[in-house]
Amino acid sequence: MDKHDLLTVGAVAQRSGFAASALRYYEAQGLIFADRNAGGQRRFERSVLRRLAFIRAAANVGLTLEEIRTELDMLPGGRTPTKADWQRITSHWRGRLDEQIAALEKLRDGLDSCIGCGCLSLQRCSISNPDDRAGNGSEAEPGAAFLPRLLRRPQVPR
Amino acid sequence: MDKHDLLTVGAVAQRSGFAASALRYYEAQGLIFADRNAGGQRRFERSVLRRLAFIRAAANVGLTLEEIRTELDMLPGGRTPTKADWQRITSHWRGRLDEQIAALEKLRDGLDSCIGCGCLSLQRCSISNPDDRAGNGSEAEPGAAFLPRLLRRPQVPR
DNA sequence: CCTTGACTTCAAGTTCACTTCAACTTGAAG
DNA sequence: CTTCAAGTTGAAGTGAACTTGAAGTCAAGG
Repeated sequence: MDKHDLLTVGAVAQRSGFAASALRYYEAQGLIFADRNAGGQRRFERSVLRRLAFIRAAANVGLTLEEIRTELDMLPGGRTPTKADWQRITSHWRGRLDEQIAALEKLRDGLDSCIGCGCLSLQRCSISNPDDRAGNGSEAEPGAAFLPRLLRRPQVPR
Repeated sequence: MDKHDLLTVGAVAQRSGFAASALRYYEAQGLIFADRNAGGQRRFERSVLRRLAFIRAAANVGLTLEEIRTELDMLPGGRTPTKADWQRITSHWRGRLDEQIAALEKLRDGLDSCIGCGCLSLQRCSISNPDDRAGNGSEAEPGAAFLPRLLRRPQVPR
């Protein structure tokens, strides 16, 4: 009863925690691959679970699907990442995580130093203006946004 | 030459760093308020700048506009936050930030402990499954998502 | 053979936070 | 008075990451 151990979308969905629709979407986007059986239904190899774990990890780190696809494409032959691949890729992520953490800590510390001050001044408050960019009447970068881009990436396309 | 010191959208945009279109949007959403002059143009009181600083800070912390509006509505009479308001609100944010930071650190540390292991197993790898929830064949929470909801909120509506 | 549930495709819808557009009006300077 | 930047509205568009719906096909149990 083992046809080289292939999995249906439903099975992959259940085992990975992704919705079946998400899996189809990922396949359409070229992030994962599936064979088809006689009737045209998807049959996934088990390695797709590993790939999905990779995708989830990358998404957790804040990569877009496009970035993830690029990263996956850099693995020659679509193979499961080797030790070396993994090291290269995660060192990249590590920097990203460190930046995110630093940005959040800056925000938090600004919060601490501001509790009770009630100022919330556009110019001086480190929470509303974490980068301490000027915005005082006269000149300032025109339309400068004070947001740390790292956080809330989905916002602020400009 | 001072009509109680009212500001046009353009002026507010320049001083706050928000685009004029964003200001109109915020007004439509009830996050900020404006009087109108004889010709129907918006005239903002200067206190709007403080309110906008608040909005930006809240957005930095990761609140949605809806949540921000709720928070602002809890300030009686639409007043500028007092020391007490500010303390209550920021203590709320602080928890949020602490959670976000903790989640990221967990991810990062998992990354460290995983560099070189090459496993990336759905069940065991702390990067792809930071909460260490089971997902092993037999039972598991059906369709459980392993993502820390805190991160990447924009994704995963489910 | 029949039913049922899982699967298929493709198009369109959803959410968030805005931005852009078209068509028009207002206000300040010269 | 002319000019033109800056303002107004409502509707529609954007992008990411999916989800939902419609209309139909496939697979397994009884």
